[in-house]
Amino acid sequence: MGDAAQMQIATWNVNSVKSRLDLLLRWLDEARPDLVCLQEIKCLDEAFPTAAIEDAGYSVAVHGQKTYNGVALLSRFPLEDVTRGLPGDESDEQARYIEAVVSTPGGAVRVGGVYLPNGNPVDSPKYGYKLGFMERLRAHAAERLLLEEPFVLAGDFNVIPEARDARRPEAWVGDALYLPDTHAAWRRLLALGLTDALRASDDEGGVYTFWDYQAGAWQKDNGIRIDHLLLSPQAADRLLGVRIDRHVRSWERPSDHVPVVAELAV
DNA sequence: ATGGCAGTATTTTACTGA
Repeated sequence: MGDAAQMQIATWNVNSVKSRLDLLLRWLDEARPDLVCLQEIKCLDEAFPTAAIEDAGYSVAVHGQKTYNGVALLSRFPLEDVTRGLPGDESDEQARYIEAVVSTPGGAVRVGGVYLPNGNPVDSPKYGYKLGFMERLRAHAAERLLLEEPFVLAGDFNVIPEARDARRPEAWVGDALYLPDTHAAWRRLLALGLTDALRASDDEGGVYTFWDYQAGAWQKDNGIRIDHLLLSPQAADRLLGVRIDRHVRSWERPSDHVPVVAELAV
């Protein structure tokens, strides 16, 4: 840890870890996060750049998939009890969830890294898959909350929670990220007792984590907030603050998402 | 509003993403 009194937990959809390795290493060196949940690594476990990331000081756990999806955990502390895949559907072959317990000097923190389905187009089976995944995530989070331990569910949720989370909310009406059923599933998740870490400390709009590559979205700040960290009560009690590393979006050949970092007292 | 961008696969475009 950079500071003995706190722990930084981050989530970042890197849009291919192989294409983004230089930026990932640059950001790890700059931000010095203690734990990182990566999404859309887009490679099999054996193709993950484990050695380069271990050289940067991190332990690695990967749940990979070729071409699409894929999630990973990077940690400065030992990763224990790693589980891969979201329970509730044995036929689901998409690599979208990885969980582990991180042992820190201040105690254990359980972390779930999630890449929730996009769900578009909404008249296709993809939207049903998204809603089914959200219900499975709710059921799994409910189980984890019974443990009454610090638990952080972090990742790309592909959910714009409210109008203030989009620069142009009117453009998202009817989209899988913003449909009423999506919002209802999001609220059911939070109603378990999870805290949206960013909203615990910032009520303002204009706080985004994703800007499309197209149509000059970054230059126009036409963004949305879809990358989130949800905290169990025991984790929320330790929340010191959240930041979004927006500047990473202006680096050369960036991901369309930027890192979101929560600081917890440990 | 769309898909103008970007990544991957096997490629000479198709698909996926949000």
